[in-house]
Amino acid sequence: MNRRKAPESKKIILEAAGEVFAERGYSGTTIREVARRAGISIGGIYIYFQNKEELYLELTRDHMESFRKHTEMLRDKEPLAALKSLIEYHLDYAIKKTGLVSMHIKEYDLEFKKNLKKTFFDSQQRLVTDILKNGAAKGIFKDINCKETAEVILFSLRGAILDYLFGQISDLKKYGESLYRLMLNGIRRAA
Amino acid sequence: MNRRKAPESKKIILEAAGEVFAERGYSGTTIREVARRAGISIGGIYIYFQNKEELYLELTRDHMESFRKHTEMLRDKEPLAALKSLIEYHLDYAIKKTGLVSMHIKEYDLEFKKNLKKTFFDSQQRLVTDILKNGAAKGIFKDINCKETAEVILFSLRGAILDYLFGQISDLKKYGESLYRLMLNGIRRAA
Amino acid sequence: MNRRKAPESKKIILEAAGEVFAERGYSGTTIREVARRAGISIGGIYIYFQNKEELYLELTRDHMESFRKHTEMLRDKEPLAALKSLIEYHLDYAIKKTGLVSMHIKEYDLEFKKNLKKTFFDSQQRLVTDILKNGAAKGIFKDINCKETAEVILFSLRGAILDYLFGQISDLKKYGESLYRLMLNGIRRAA
Amino acid sequence: MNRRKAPESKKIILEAAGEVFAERGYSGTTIREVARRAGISIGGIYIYFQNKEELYLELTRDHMESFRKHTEMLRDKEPLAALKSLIEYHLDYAIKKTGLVSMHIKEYDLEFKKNLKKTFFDSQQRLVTDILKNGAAKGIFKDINCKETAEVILFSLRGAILDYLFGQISDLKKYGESLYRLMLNGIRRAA
DNA sequence: CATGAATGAGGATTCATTCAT
DNA sequence: GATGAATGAATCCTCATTCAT
Repeated sequence: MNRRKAPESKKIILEAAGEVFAERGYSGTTIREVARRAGISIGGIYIYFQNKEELYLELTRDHMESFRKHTEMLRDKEPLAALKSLIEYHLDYAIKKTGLVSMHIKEYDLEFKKNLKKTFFDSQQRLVTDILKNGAAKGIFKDINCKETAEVILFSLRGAILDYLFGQISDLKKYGESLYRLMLNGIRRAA
Repeated sequence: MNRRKAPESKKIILEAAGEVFAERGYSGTTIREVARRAGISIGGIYIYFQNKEELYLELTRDHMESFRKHTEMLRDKEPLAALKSLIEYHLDYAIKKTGLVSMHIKEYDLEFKKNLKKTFFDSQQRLVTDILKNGAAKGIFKDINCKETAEVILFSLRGAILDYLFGQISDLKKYGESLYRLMLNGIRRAA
Repeated sequence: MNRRKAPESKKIILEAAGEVFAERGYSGTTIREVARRAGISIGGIYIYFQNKEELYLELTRDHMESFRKHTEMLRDKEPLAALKSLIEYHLDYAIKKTGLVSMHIKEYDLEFKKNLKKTFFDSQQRLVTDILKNGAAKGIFKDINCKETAEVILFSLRGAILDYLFGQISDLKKYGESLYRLMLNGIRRAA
Repeated sequence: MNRRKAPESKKIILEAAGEVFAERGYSGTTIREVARRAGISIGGIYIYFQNKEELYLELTRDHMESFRKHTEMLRDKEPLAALKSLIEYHLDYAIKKTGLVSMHIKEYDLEFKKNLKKTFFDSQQRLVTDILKNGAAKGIFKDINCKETAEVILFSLRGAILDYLFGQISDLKKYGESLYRLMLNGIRRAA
């Protein structure tokens, strides 16, 4: 019986779960493996988490909250810089936490995390919209539909990340720059 | 004992598997269910396919080949039209074959289909690059890095589809148009 | 793979389950043990029965139905003989199928078998009531409340069986006779 | 660390255990729930009771002893009144302590309580026999086999209780009276 | 070719019991 | 005395795969 303080164990389990879910996806993850990697017994997991679903949910909640906090700080920065930082933050995150991001994409349709996901997506959507509105107000951007454009930017970002996971993009950051440039300037030659 | 011609049985199984994999994903799919839906016995599946993996692989191969054939026809069309058609074809496909596409995204990292995937992605990449080069040669597009831009376009497309699956986008085709416009024109106001 | 015809396997499992449930009660019974005793694999059980509950239910259904059929034949016999036979049948059954009867008593409150149980009890109740009514009509019994008396007879029977199971009664059949006599002297009209 | 006097803690645990065992039966009862309801820690239970079995045993011992004490007082009363009171006490107890009685019936064959049970049953058996002998001596009862009749009375009682638990009897006390009447008319000497 | 009964390893979860604090 | 985190064996159930017919 390896004595530990409860909060510590919970953190350790969450970390181990993060690794395993990342590597194997939700249904591919076994509690046994999470336990093994956390250096705890199988039953020990169930002291802290009602079941596998709850474990996954808590992990997801933590990550989204942390991500949200970091990006939220960009809201009041200079629009072009904010946009660039946002793109970079998204891509950096995907690079540093590849497995985790992979997990969220693979398990996108887990019924039980629908709410969590919606809240997160909405907050990101609002943030980009506000950055664009800010830029439009300052005359930096064209007279665009900010909400619509925010969506295009976000799904392009997620597409880049997806392709990174798919192994099609080797240098994600370089492609972040391409994306940023393309967004800003378009490809059509001015008439 | 329901005698059938071998090729016919194989096709029937493949179709059933397509449905089930689409609805349930790879690991959620049971051979029993595929057999049931194909109106064949469990053992019958194993006459035509070594195992579940092989079944999945053959199905995937078929789909990608069919997709490739359809898009390949755009190569020699007028660049702007070709680009628009390509975007539309991708998005239409995601709408019509949501389950299948979802499955490919969710199971993107199944080790055993890595090769297949690479071949497919590369072919799409080459196609868009060629369309862009064609457009650049004809002076329709700016002086862009075609390969890089092709990648951005493709990952934006896949991002849109991902978001559609995520349930964030209700009208995928409308967003296809937003994307097309944004790609063409960018958001920065001309100096 | 020990080939067998399906109906045979089902019967074998049912018999094994009868033994194990009898010895261990519902929750004390493990599918593993039933499988072991039936000489089949664990998974094999689940080919024939959706789950443990269903297995128990089917077993119970079979027994009650068989019991009901046997006792039902007494309905039209001479009342005194019918009553005696009924008591004997109940007690004989408890002696021959001790474990099974024990199981039904121990697990009397399994929610999922409530309906089955009610149907069975009602049928027995009706049968005894009819025998008594028959006897009353023929002037063999006092002017008793047949329904009420039928109930007392049945719960006395079940009490005897309970005590037999409890190990308090060694010779159940002798006590059946005591019971019969006691009942009779209570209900038989004085000459 | 909530300090308590040992005997007090023991009593509290026993009471909590009584509730839980009554509600859930032996194997349905978890130490965790007993601890929760006693307002003590899981480990705390094990200070006072070696294990679950011991806890159950001690609880049972207490109940039987208390029951025995109450019924023992009837021994020297007037036989008819004593018999009536005994029937009532049994049935009242079943009504008031339904869960506990249910548990004893369901778990009748727990090996480890065999002795306890035998002692209790024997004492009840002796009591009723003595009441009957007393009545026979006083000429109130027919010339019956007291021991045998005592057994019939007790198992009829337990049968009534069983059926009450089975949900077949709604008004247990009314059936107690039916039983009493039936018994009486069987054993009472004609005036 | 075709069948589907049979296999058994493996998954999530529970819970009596222990023991470091 | 008292705590409750930790243990791990045991439970029910699933499902890809095999193979006798």
